[in-house]
Amino acid sequence: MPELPEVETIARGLSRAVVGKTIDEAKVFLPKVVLPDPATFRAGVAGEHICTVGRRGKFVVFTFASGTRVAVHLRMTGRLLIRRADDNGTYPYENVRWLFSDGSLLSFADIRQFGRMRLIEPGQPWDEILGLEPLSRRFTRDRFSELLQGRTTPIKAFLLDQRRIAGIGNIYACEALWEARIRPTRAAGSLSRERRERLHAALQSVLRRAITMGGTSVDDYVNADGERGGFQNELSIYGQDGEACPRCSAAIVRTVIAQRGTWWCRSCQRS
DNA sequence: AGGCGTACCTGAGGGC
DNA sequence: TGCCCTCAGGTACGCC
Repeated sequence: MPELPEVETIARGLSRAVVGKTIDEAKVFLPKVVLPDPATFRAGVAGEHICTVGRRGKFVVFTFASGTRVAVHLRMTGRLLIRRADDNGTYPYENVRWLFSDGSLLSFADIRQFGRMRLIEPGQPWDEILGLEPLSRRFTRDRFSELLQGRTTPIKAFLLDQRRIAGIGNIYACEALWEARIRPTRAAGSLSRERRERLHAALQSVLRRAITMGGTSVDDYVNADGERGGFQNELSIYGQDGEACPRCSAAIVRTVIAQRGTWWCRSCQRS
């Protein structure tokens, strides 16, 4: 499931590989995955020159010379894969393909068909509903504390809400709460100042460490070169039910919070 | 307004 | 062995 570190890794790989290339043509094999519609999408990217590839929340964002952008959300199983000019085989679950003028390709593949590629006209706002970038300078301890203020939702659900903070998903929410020793069911606004500060630091720490390792591959995730990440070997709590807590050795449990599997330690994430 | 439940999908895995 | 059922999950959307 690509979250911030995985999307950042993909965007960096794409930046190295496709910036400076020109898109000759887009082929759309599954019409519903391109927005606003296939004809507009194909016309909007044809002939475009790629200037930058970046990330906003869990979106990969391509910016073209004209100012037009394409924002890609991979949801759970989406992949953006760089393919060499001599790679002319069919790719499983390939929904969209960009053909570059140098003969190389970019494939958007997605088993579950949830991922989307959205064409954005120059100047058109698209990310207003997304919250703060947790690794940005604006995400201060005080700003985080303000966001939590008065919220009754469980802290785990709060962390997953992209309108507040953008980019955190199930894996890093579980890991950060464990690192900060906070019970995931705790009402967000009821956290003490000390715990808010611990959680703020834990979020930044776990996201940075995961980026360094190229993201977490527990399931389908691979980067733009088709390689798995390394942070799955560093996970303390996510997916570890029945294992011993690395901090206190109590058994890790799995419960459901906000309709999501949640792994935590009842012993050292007590409040 | 905020919080909650459900639809969207397919593959994996458990039960019989 | 093989079929059927359930579950997994990020987000949009509808409802209360």
